[in-house]
Amino acid sequence: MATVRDVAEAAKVSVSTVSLAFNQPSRVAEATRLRILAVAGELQYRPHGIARDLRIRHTNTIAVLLHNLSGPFYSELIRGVEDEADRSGLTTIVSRATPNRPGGTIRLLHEGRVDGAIVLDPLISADSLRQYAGPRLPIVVLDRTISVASDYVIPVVADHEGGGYQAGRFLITLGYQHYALITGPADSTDSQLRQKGFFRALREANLQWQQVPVISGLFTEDGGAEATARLLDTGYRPDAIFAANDEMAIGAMQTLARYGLAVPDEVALIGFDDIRLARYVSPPLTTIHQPMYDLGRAAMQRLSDTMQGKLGLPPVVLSTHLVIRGSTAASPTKAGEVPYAGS
Amino acid sequence: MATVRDVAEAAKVSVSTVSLAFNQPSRVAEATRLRILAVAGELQYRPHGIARDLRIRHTNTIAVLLHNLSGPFYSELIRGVEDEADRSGLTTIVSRATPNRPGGTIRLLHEGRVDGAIVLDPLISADSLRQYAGPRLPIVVLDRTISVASDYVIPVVADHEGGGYQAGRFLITLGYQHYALITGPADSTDSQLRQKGFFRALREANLQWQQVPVISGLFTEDGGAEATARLLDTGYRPDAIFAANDEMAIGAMQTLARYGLAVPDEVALIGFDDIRLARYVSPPLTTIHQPMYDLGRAAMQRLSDTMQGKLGLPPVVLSTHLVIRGSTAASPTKAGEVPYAGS
DNA sequence: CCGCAAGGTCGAAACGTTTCGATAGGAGTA
DNA sequence: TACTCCTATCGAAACGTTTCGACCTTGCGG
Repeated sequence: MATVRDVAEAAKVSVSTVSLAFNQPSRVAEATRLRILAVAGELQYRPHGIARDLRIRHTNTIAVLLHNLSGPFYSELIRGVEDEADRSGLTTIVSRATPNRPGGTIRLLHEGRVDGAIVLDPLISADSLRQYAGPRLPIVVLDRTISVASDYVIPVVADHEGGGYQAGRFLITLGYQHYALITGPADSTDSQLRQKGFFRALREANLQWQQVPVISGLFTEDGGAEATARLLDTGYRPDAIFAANDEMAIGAMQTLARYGLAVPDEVALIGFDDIRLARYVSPPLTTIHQPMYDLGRAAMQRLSDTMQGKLGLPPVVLSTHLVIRGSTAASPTKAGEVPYAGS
Repeated sequence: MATVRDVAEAAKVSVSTVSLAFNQPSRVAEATRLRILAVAGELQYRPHGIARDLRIRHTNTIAVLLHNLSGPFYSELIRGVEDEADRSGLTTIVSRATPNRPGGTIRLLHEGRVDGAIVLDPLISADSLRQYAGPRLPIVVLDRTISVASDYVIPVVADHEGGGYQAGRFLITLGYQHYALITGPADSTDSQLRQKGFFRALREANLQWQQVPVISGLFTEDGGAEATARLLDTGYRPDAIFAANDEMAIGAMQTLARYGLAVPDEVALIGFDDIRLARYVSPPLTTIHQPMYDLGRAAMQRLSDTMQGKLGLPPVVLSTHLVIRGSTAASPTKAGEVPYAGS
């Protein structure tokens, strides 16, 4: 691999002139510049990124750390990040954030290989985030809010609470009466907020939100299926279920089918996220759409701003919206039916 | 950020001793080593990865370049790569391979930021691959085969031809007679091979494979829908369609529904890839499963071997298998029906 | 008591850039 | 002619490591 020194010798100039020719073209005479460029082309010279990064003390690279890479859910997010990163000339690399693998997160964040990070992984603790983060490595966090904020740990979130509220309102206007909630793991802030919003809607409508059963599952399809089974095994028969994410809603759908309960005729179902699958299950899933692309863009913007020293910007909260599909009935159950079957 | 020099001073030893303490512990006296470690902990010292990489002349990082990141399809692949990379102590970073973006591929591959790459992106030309690749940057290619091979451009593929054959055999044993093919873009080797295998099955069964209509689409859901419409608009009514990937098969499913053709009763449908969605559409899609996880592992293995100087290994071809779901009938259409409707 | 090997430590060079300050030459001005 | 001021170029230092060869102790055997 040709180095700047090779080019310098071949072009009969000093190393610094070659570097200048590339980085500050105006400072070297036209003739010499052309000669250098020609020689460089000849030798297939490419500046060595690592050496450059060492010298200039930053990498122009930012990392996106994800819990897993499945789903267009994340794909959209990354597209947003990239589109925005391009505008600042930053390179985006994606990595699965596996806390304890030697080759993973640590190497990227802690060895100065990136100038910033966007993290979406509940498994990385707030503590380690705070420890990693600093003026030379701001971190945008996409899945939690209050607990982590500081000058260099910046939350960007969707309005989970508002989304939960939208779900609640919608079911209420449809006239459902007997609700059930399938939430995520207890430590998921997102899940808590969605639940909170949902209950707020119920409360505002003077419904007995305290008596609505809340079952928690794993945020996965199987988790949702299992949680729903636990719910139904109590004998309770809700006429509408709000699942804290689409994966669980889809799991719920399977369990409902297994129990012979028709969706949406006997039980309405609403999810959260609007993953691609939601459109394809039958019936298609009514859900709350999260603006993943916009979240990605906003995250990258905040990161970029912070990297340029703009501190103390107001937190970003993007709104969600309701997507009505077939898993909720246009004509709701009549009010007043008996919620408990004779199980 | 503390440097090795800071640690050295604080521990009253030379810089080299500190480095030794970390990298060749046996070469420094136990007492000093402990002292150094203590001081390093105190100062929160982390070696600077970039400086290290520059000195040792490699990065222990490999890049996975993907056309896009959607789908558990790629997620599985990456999991395979990572599991294998861990065993060699390599860090994996993923990037969308967007040929002409300044911050993308070029920076990663051409500026010496990675020691190897795994590429799955039909848009990167064989030429640029050959140009990038070399002893210091072997590249494993996952989506093409003959055209690119060299010592440092190594193909790892699924047996697309065999998969196409499996699809063909299966439809034949079910007794279908009037086939149609929805292929991907003309320049996709994968698609060609799948078609070739499919036709081989037909030929072996003495069926008129030359007369089977072949429509090409975009490898996307919409592409499949559109291609299917073009097919049906000719008036031809196949009783079985082989789509060269699942996305297109799902698109086809939609068009078939629009034309009032029931799947699988009036038209059987088989796809390729076994993406997650395949299980959820209705009817669930019969398809050819590609072993993405294994492909990822195999790719990483080959890469690692090549990086260690093992050249000329035999090409890797992993086999596919048939996954039977609802889009093909258990009881096939009777032979001899009229394939052309009165359109 | 001397010489030598082994163990422990160190200084310096190297990796390939960028950039600061200096220098040389030439043009313009007085 | 002598001075200043540009412009084009250069040399050297710096970024933070790793590693090679050298050096200095010690302890031991002869």
